[in-house]
Amino acid sequence: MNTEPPPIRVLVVEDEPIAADAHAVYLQRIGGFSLAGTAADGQSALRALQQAAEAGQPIDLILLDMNLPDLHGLDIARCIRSGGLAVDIIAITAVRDLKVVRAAISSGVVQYLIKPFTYAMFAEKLANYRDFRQQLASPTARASQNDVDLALASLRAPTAAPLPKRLSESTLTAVVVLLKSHAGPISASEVMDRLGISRVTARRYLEYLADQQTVRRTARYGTPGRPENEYLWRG
Amino acid sequence: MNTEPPPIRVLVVEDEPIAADAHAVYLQRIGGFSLAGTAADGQSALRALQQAAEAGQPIDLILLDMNLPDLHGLDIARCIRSGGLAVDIIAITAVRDLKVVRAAISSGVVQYLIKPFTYAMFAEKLANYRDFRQQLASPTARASQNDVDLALASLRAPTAAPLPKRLSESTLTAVVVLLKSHAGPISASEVMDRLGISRVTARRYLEYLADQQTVRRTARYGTPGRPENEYLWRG
DNA sequence: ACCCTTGCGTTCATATTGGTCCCACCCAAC
DNA sequence: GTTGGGTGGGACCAATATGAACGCAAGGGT
Repeated sequence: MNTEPPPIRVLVVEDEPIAADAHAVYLQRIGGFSLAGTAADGQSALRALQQAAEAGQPIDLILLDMNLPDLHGLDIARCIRSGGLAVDIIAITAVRDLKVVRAAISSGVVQYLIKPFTYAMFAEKLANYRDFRQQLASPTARASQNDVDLALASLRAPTAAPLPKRLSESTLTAVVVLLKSHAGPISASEVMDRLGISRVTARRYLEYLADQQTVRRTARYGTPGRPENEYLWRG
Repeated sequence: MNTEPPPIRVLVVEDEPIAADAHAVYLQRIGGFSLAGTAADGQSALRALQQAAEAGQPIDLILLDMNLPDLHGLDIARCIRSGGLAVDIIAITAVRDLKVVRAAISSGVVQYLIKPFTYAMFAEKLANYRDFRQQLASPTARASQNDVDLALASLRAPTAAPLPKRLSESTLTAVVVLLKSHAGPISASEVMDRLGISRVTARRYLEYLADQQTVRRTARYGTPGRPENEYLWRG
């Protein structure tokens, strides 16, 4: 029906190897991204950007730490901008200074993630960015005001609670396991049958996962009655 | 409770005097902003920025047109970034090219307003920016993740009006995607076949889009039978 | 000119699911 | 033992696509 968009090429810029690895691992767990490289300081980050652009495989996104041995993250952002590279930046840093936050946003940082963070927080920010990008990647090269607003809205969507009420960890994992093991899309009724839980409960968890962008929600047509939602795990 | 925040100093960059005046007038009608100057081309805009910064009254926000006689708006944004000035940019332009939109957001444009626009739209974007700024101007110099998220969320445009009855978001999206990807005009029957939905449903959504002026409706004659409506996506 | 054919527009009842409210049950804390 | 929070599930109403039936506007033959 529709073609899968190409993965978003990500450069991780982080001087602590442990943290850099963690970011890379987290990244792999989210669909739609591919790790294009890692840099431990500002100079090598800029070099990697340049090389990737010259190789015809430009970086799309940088996960940028602010505290680096040679350059400050804001300086790196400035260098990137003056180079005119079309790369987006998500700041991932322990710096909580409001001035830095403001300056980062002025410099075109699209998300600002404060360390330490949970995987859920990380995944949410990245998923927001992925949706934002997909909305602006439409084949029609022109945008309406509504298109732009919707794209920005998905980029800046507010935070979701750690785990909303009415949801339990065990049931959630059961649903996730079922979704992962199931090849095609699956409906709430089918989850009900497979797991022996009620339709209401199945729907509650599936909707949560859909809101979290970890499953894709589509509608099944062709039969009378209200269309049935189907949920598909995103690899 | 707390003192009134100082007004946000705005520089209007627009080559057409009429439009520049309009922006200035609109700006006066919104609280919390003060017009710091007007520039008709890129060079004078950069000069004005520099002078304001040296005079100790830096510009906070630029309303930036993309099409200027000497420099492109994106170039101006790039110059500003490489200068390291902490100034935010709202793009106000007739350019609807998605590449430009993406590049603008990468360059740190916080809002993108497509001309022509209504005063309500203009006021909404500016008010959003004002709220965003106020949230990051808190006397506490440190931010939590929640603070940052809330501030970014206020930059986000509120969700569009709810859909009329009998229409669902997902189905509408499917129809829109199909229309966008289809070059020529398309009939209700063809939408039925392509999406696997019924003719009645396809027509309901196409009629809605036609009423919203987002698709153009024409009639096809020449074949036996009642003339068939065709719908064409408007770029 | 008239009528028949043809295929879409329109309306309505129906089927089936989504969404919400509220209660039963479980478990932990006191 | 009692109380309180929280999860799961039944019941109900709302929502939405479908299918059939009818109406309508054009083409084409007599």
